[in-house]
Amino acid sequence: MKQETHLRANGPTRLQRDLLPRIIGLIRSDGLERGAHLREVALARRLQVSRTPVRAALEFLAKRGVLDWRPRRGFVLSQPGDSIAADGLPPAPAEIDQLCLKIAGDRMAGRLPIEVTQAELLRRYAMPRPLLLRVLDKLAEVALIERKPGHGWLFSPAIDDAQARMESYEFRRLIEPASVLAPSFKLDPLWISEMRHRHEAMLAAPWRETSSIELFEMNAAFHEGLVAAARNRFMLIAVQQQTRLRRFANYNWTYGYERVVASCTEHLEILDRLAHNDREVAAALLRRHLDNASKLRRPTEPY
Amino acid sequence: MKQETHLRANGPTRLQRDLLPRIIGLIRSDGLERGAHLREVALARRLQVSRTPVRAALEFLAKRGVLDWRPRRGFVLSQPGDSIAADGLPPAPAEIDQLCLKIAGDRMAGRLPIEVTQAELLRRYAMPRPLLLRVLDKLAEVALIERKPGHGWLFSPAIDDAQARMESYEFRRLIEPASVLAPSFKLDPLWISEMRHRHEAMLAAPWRETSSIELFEMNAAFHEGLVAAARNRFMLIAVQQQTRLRRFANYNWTYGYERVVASCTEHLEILDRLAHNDREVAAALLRRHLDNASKLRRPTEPY
DNA sequence: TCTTGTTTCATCGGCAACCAAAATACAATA
DNA sequence: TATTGTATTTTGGTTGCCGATGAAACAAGA
Repeated sequence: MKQETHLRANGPTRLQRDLLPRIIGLIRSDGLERGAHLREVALARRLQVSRTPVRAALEFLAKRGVLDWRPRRGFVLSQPGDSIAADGLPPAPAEIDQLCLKIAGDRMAGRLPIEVTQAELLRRYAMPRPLLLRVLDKLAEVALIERKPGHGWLFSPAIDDAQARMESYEFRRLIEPASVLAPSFKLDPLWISEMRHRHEAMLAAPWRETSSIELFEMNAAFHEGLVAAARNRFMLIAVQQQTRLRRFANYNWTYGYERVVASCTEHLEILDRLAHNDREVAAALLRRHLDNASKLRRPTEPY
Repeated sequence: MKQETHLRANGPTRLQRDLLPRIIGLIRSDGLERGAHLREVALARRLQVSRTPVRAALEFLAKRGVLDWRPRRGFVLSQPGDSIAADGLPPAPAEIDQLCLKIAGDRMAGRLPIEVTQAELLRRYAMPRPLLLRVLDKLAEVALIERKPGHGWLFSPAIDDAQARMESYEFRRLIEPASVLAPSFKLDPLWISEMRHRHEAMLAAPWRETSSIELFEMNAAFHEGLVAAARNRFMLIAVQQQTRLRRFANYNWTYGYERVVASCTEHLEILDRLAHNDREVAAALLRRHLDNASKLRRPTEPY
């Protein structure tokens, strides 16, 4: 078959997987209806990629029945944008982060010694060396591990330590409220309403196994979004690093459901204030929210 | 000759070069006298390395005449520690940073397009691919460049932009004074006095060509030292990143000598306050110092 | 002319192998 | 016994190559 020259039988590649949710996001935010024509070049430009991976992703969606395809006519929505089920798609949390997560987790659980070499890790986790190096560099960025001068890598003694947790909150407590108060702070009303929807949906839905990850990502998006609105790239970078660190350190929520409710409620309160541009109060609430979170102790895990 | 099995004729390797100043630093801070015996194992342990590179570094120093070597007796200081001339040694500003510096510089000068591929860079700068990748990742860490989703890398539009400068100062203005005021802040008196010496020496010496780099590194050490004293690893990481960013963006001082004097004076004032543990005033001075610096505009360069 | 289909070219990442040198174990000597 | 000298093992940076795939040019059809 000539028409799938560029799509391998084994399925979508990494880039193509990453593209899928973004394409669906565009379809949704554009409010496209059934029958709308998806132009390849336009998508490619908006996604900062060439047509090739876009085509592949579209073909994948066509196979899933989300799109219809007719020769010489391209891809067309087979259903309204907001009815597309998201769960069929691989959530794709950035693969490389997955590995960081796994290694950090193994270290915390004591399955890895405090000092390791690349070779050991390569033997333990079957992965290409360049990938491992990028993983290690990424862990080093958030100070979870450190290159020894000669050979070998040294995990920070205190990954799981309460100390690191405290420092992290101290840091965020400094940056996040300051962002909200920055003169350059400007929040997109659309972002506010979308964020509110997500929180309300989280509160409404029953607690499932996967909710933990969803919750984490929603929280991360909330905090990063606030800082992004201050339009200071360095603050944003710093907070993103914190997010990554926390992602590696605790992906699962162990504080009980009532804390979920409390956290969401606090977020919603902050959003309300920001919707009315009451930034002083919002910043104060944010500060208290972080304080509340920092006071929690993991009840179950014996770290 | 069997005795130099481990030292290649082409000279010290990267690790060995990095070891040289650290060894000399240890000799100095231990206040060793002429004739003192340098034990290999002890050095290796203190430097977190094996004996091999230590030996090589010591042999190098012996060739330079700093040490004497006798068979079966090891290395011995041929002169008192504080009389060792530091300038014969390669200063070694972390090679990888050198490359970042060069690439960032070429971009700023317009010698590189806004969008590049790995292959182009490999052709332009002769370097191994893994090294280039680490350089690019490092530049990405400070938001000077960004990986496109598919192929290619995109320089941030505003490397040299006044905007980035402003954001950087805003960020540091937030973090650095907060560090000084942190409850955990604790400064080593030795650090204070050494830092004061360096500043006084800088003021006393005439302005040479190389003073620019010296000045930059001294400033960096000053600001990083203050933040390090707050004992919050994330604040420290953030400030170190800022330092690296500034190192890449402007290694040369273009504000005139009177600003050098002013800056050093301000630093000394802050050090005085800190010596008396007057942290509130020190923090205020630090804030003003950063404000002063942020208001400067590069007079000469036409970016 | 604009969009899709097809082909070509360049790029990138994985893989295997190589080699300098770092780590380590062992021998020799003060 | 402590320290240096020597040999061995292991590591990690480097190189070259190959295949998958993204980018880009071209062709064809609405």
